[in-house]
Amino acid sequence: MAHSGRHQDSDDIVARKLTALAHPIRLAAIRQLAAAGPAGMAAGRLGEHLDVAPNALTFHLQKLATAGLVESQREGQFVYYRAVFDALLALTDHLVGACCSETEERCGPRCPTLRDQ
Amino acid sequence: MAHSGRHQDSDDIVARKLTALAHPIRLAAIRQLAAAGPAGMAAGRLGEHLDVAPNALTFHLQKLATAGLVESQREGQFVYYRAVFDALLALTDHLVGACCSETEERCGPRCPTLRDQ
DNA sequence: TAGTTATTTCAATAATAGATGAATTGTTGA
DNA sequence: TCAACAATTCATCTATTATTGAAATAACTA
Repeated sequence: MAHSGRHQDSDDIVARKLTALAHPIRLAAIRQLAAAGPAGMAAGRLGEHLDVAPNALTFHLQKLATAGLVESQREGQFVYYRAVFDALLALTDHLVGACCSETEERCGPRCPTLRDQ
Repeated sequence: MAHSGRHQDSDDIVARKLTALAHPIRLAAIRQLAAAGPAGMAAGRLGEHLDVAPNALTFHLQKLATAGLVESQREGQFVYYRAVFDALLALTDHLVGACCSETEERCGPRCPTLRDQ
């Protein structure tokens, strides 16, 4: 009995991604990067928009990068960061999945189960 | 310049909710409660499913409750917890909103902007 | 009321995350 | 090569979060 209702592996990974998002600065950063689209945005410019010191920004962007939510690429003097949309969408789908049981749909058009099958 | 791209207030609140979710046990708990539906589930039974000690479970459930993601109600000897679906959905909508800029829709049917307007 | 189950509280400790300032590395252009 | 800019690394300190075991509160049942 009590064969743990935990998706041990998947919950750990998802928790890590949520931890990465769960900070006001990082939330603002990902929003800004999302708005910037696939081209991304240089770290410095991002820092200006968010009013965050360069070293602090690096700290937070690394958390997002480790979680796979952003990618970076050096271009000359600048380092461009961009949002990884697939990862973001997968994450939201996972959360929405928690709203629906096997028998009940509660999240309407958001629902990945409805969409995929 | 640099009029901070941060939604100071809203990002703080969302970050708090994400922090509440960002733990393997709490993630498993909310999923289980979501599956249990509006009726909710007694703390003890939840603890068995998740294989978590009672005091630890209380600790984590309180975090979720403080964030408004679960509610509880004593019924005799038992305390029933249930997911607050509205809060969960609002949270996912907020995250999905980060996927879309003012000009680009990237999240398809998930998108709250598409849905609401 | 005594015993049992359910849940929470408390206290101590360990682990992690965040903020800050100084120093460092990489790149460009004079 | 030197000065300026972009970004990262490092070291330190503080604060928060998580884990644990023991004790306390609440409700039910015999």
